[in-house]
Amino acid sequence: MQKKITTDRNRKASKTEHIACENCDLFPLCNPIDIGGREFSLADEFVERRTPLQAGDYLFQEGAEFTALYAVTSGSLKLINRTEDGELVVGFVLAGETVGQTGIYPKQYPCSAVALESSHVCELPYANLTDTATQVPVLLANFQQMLHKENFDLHRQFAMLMARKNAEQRLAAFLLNLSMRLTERGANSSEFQLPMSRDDIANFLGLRKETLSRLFTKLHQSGAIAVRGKHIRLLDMNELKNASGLPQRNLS
Amino acid sequence: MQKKITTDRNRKASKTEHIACENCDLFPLCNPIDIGGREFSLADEFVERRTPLQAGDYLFQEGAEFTALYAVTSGSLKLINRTEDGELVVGFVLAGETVGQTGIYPKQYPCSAVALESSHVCELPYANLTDTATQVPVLLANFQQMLHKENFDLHRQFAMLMARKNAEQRLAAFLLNLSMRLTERGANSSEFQLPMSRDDIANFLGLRKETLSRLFTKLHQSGAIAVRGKHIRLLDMNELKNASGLPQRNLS
DNA sequence: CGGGGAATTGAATACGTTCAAAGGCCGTGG
DNA sequence: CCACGGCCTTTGAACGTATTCAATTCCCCG
Repeated sequence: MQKKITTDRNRKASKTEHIACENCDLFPLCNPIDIGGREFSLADEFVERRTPLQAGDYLFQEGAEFTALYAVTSGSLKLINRTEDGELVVGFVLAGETVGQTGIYPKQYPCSAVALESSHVCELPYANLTDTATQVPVLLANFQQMLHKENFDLHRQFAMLMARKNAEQRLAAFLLNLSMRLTERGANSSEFQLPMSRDDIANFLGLRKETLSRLFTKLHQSGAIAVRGKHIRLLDMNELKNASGLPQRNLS
Repeated sequence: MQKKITTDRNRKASKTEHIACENCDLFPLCNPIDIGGREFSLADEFVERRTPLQAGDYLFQEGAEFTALYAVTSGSLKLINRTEDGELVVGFVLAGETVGQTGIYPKQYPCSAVALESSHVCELPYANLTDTATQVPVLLANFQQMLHKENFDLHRQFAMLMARKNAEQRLAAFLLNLSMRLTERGANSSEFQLPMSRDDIANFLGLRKETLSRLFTKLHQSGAIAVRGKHIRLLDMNELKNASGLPQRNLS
């Protein structure tokens, strides 16, 4: 992982594989808007572009004052809560997704965001957004839409993971969730690299890493997936969906 | 349960114990607002007041078009997803809380809402809300605030329940979550009636009803709580918090 | 090629589930 | 008013699954 970072740094910024702006969840907020014949771009004026992060870097800390939303343009993050005994992984953020919105309400971030690998984010200061949104209705609408979708996704994930009883269902549901999210951004959703460690996945799913490891092996042997370290191929989607025990409708 | 309903119906509406409007999550949206010296009340114009529901009645169905938000003024609901093998309980709504917001994004309700007992709700048609909100900034702000809080609470509940590994921690966390929500509305939070069946709780927590029953007994014997059917008293909060295994900060 | 952390595998244990049966509560009917 | 019946809840015992702790292997990086 260290190597990757070094490589990345030595490269020109343009070499980093960023997600296309059109595939970014923040796009509706920072793409140019036509206002009375004039092109207006929040991005040009307010969005800090492509801040680099190294693996392990904190984007924001749990409890810190909420100041900005971020869009991940490359790499990925995990969301964690500190606890007495280590940490609790409460989510992952992939390239193209936004992070930080959940800090809006109590005006502080409810969890920390940590880079899982060399990553880049765009920063959208919240004050700028609200200022501008009150004057530009379409921007406000887009912002609200974004939050509503976020809430919807969270609800779905909650339903997906919370009540799934056995470990295999959880892992299958997790893989399908990842796959779905990759599809949404036009990435290859049947073959990808897991950016997070087995420990992080286990922590997130409420399992032990040993159990998780056995399950990867099991799904591999059943032919549903091919696993080689962090490299995953989803071979038999039907088998996987079956293993997840999820209703069809949640799997589109 | 049937008796309860009958009783309720035979009573005058005024006899039903509604939650005070000031303690309702919808209050910021329907309470009178001062606009240019004129008092304006969304409630008077748009809010349908106190629709009665009987136990088992559906407030809205999963997949139905999203049309309105609701505030529960008395009683309680459960939120469910239909699955191949029965149902999946994804949440509960208590008096004073709102329900339906999660339907905003895909414009349909992601789950069904079913009354657990004789209940009443206020209905706020969404079209009215958005129309008015664009003209009344303070209303818009209040609405957004409400949604943000909702999202925040969901996140917290996710962290509370999802990653708790053992069954006892889940139940303890669940009881503390209920207690916290009752406190928020000024209700007695150390002694209350569970509106839902053991089955519903077990379903929600991803456990079997038998396991749940054993846990109630265990917590009872440890002196943390007193259980008599659906009547619960929280006797030793420290013990409970301990049993939940949650970080202190989530328990305020 | 060798070191070290992450991942996997193995065996014993603990925990939650399952299936079966008994108990308790409440509404109905005698 | 009490007895009956149904349903929800509790209890019991055997079983299956996930955890624990330990040992080994794999793989990345020097």
